[in-house]
Amino acid sequence: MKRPTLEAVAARAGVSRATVSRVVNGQLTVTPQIRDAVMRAVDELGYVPNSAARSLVTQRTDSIALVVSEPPTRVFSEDPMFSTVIRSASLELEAADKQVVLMLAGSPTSHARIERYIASGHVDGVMLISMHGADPLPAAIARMGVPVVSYGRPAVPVPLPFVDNDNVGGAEKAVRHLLDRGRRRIATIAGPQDMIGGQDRLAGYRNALRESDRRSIVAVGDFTRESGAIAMRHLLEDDPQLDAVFVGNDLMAIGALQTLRQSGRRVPDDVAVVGFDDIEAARYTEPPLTTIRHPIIEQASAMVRLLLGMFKGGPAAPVILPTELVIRESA
Amino acid sequence: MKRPTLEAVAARAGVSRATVSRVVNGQLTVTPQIRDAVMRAVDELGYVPNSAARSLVTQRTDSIALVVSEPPTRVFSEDPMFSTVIRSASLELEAADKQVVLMLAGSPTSHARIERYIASGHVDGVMLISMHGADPLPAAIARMGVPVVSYGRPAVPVPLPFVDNDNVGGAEKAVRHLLDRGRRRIATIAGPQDMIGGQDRLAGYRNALRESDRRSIVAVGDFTRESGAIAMRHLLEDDPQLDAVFVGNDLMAIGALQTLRQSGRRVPDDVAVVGFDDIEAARYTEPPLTTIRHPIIEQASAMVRLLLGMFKGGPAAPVILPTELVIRESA
DNA sequence: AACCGTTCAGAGAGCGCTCTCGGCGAATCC
DNA sequence: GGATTCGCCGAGAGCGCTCTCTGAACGGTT
Repeated sequence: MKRPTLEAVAARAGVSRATVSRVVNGQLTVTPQIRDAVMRAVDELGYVPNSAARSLVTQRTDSIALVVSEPPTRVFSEDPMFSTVIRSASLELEAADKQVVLMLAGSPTSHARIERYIASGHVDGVMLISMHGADPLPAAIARMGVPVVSYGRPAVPVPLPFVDNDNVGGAEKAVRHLLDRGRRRIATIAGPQDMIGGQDRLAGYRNALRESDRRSIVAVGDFTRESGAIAMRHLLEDDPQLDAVFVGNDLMAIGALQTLRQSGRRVPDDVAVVGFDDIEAARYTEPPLTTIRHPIIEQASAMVRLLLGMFKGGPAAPVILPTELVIRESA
Repeated sequence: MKRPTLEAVAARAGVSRATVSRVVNGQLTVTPQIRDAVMRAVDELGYVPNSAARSLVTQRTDSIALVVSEPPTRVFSEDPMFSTVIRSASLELEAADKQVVLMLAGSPTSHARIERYIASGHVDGVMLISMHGADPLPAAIARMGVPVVSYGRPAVPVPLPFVDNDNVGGAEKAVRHLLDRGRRRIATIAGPQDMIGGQDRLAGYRNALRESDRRSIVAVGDFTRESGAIAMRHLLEDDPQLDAVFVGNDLMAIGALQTLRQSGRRVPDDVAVVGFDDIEAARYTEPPLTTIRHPIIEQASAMVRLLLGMFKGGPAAPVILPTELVIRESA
């Protein structure tokens, strides 16, 4: 009851191994008559090519590693973005007949494991999802001569093609919206400064404020709901008069709304709130959250296309996708 | 600049291929002195075994497929459970030095793709996550002689080892809690009846009510927040006097809370609400949601252990994990 | 001194496939 | 009609590894 091999199919169809191989791989240099005979033998035996043997000679595996580096805070897995990215990248790769190998780079030991895995030729290319700043993985993998792309701009300046959304521009858009609405004291709850998203969105906030001569009021969270609630409390202590806050992501914005409610502030009447990400929950907050939407799905598929393009020797230029202001009731 | 092979390492260390293989695979029948020489050569050349060549002869790949069948409604990817299961299964497998290959069985074409992939020997075993009822995949894969386990009891009675939580018992627990609190008209919003979780939780609701001679009031949703809101509206129309509702999952419960608020009902004073799953958002609803917690992480790691056990010829008996009532303010 | 058991390294086959190369028959050309 | 080209199939090498089998070397026994 072993799995049939090429040899077995060849014997049954009365041809050589090479011919069967040609048919299975869709080459056109085979007489239709023989082709049919081979196909019939394949069906009858239920033949499926052995992938190890195939990739031993072709040096290809048709699978791609999706390496997810978790940030120090363990919230990433609760972040809906996580599954959205994985899902849309999978769909896109599936369409290109590539398989996805998911690797979690959480524990300290996993780095070596992942490097070994990639070095051993399991995959043809790597997609990195690493929000983390000082992550040594990108550089390490890039060094091995395997094509790599990154989801999100790498924090350390490593020569790595990436696809990112316009974090700076999005934050500017958010703050300008608050200015347009006549807000005067605009604070921000920034994300962790060892993540690129945290840095860039804070930079965007500063840019927009600088143009308008307002002073900046900054608290820092870690992208979790809870940290948003705490940061909001600090902001209110620092400046009870503030009338707007731009929050580095929606999760923290939800926490901030909670604090504002507890402190008796009305949103948006007393304090306007703008988030970032447009996660699904943003539609269901009280009041619904005005936020910056960035195209997660498009970003994931752009990343896939970038990597697939590199296989064909295409250019490896970074891609930056635009953001969009979604106005709801909180600002 | 090719990757070094066993041959190259053997040449450098001045030994045979076989000896290098022995050292690399940690056999103890090698003189320490030679062993050291080989290890040095391995380091100097940066040798990493070629996985295709290795698994061609060993017939093992040390990777496991995690096949996620999406239900017809596209919400699964937004369900936080999704990432939690993937994450904890990955961690557990990683500890056993196995790799995770993620496969999404969404599109209609993907079935054949997945079957081919598994048939071609890419993986040593398969973990199925399929909430979907009439899914033909479990049976198909089981037929190929590859060890398979299922996350959640398969809806069709297929002889497949699985790990599930006690959906029936959990639902009973929820309803009994409502009865204990003196509620008289207890409705339910059931999940889709082509998913096993939807069926079993409804069965539990019925069991508990039957014991107490209350009549059942049933609406059906599809596990999305929106469907919960709509179902709640129907329930209120059917029986404006109802004073409690057991909802098949937290996402729908959140929708139900929304409807209740809009209709002027106070929770829990007028209507008590109990959910199921204890997702993170359940702690942040208004009021915080009483719900049934089931150990997702434990369930995932139990599934991994079950599969790994099967490799060693262990038993393949189903595992059912207990649930727990988490009392917050909504009931 | 001859024999034997033991330990450990090397030789070589073979896992299942792809791909180049050569050969053979048929078609084409002068 | 003979030389040349072309299309199509088979033979066989080889991808990088594991693993069995063989054989050399060594120490201990009679």
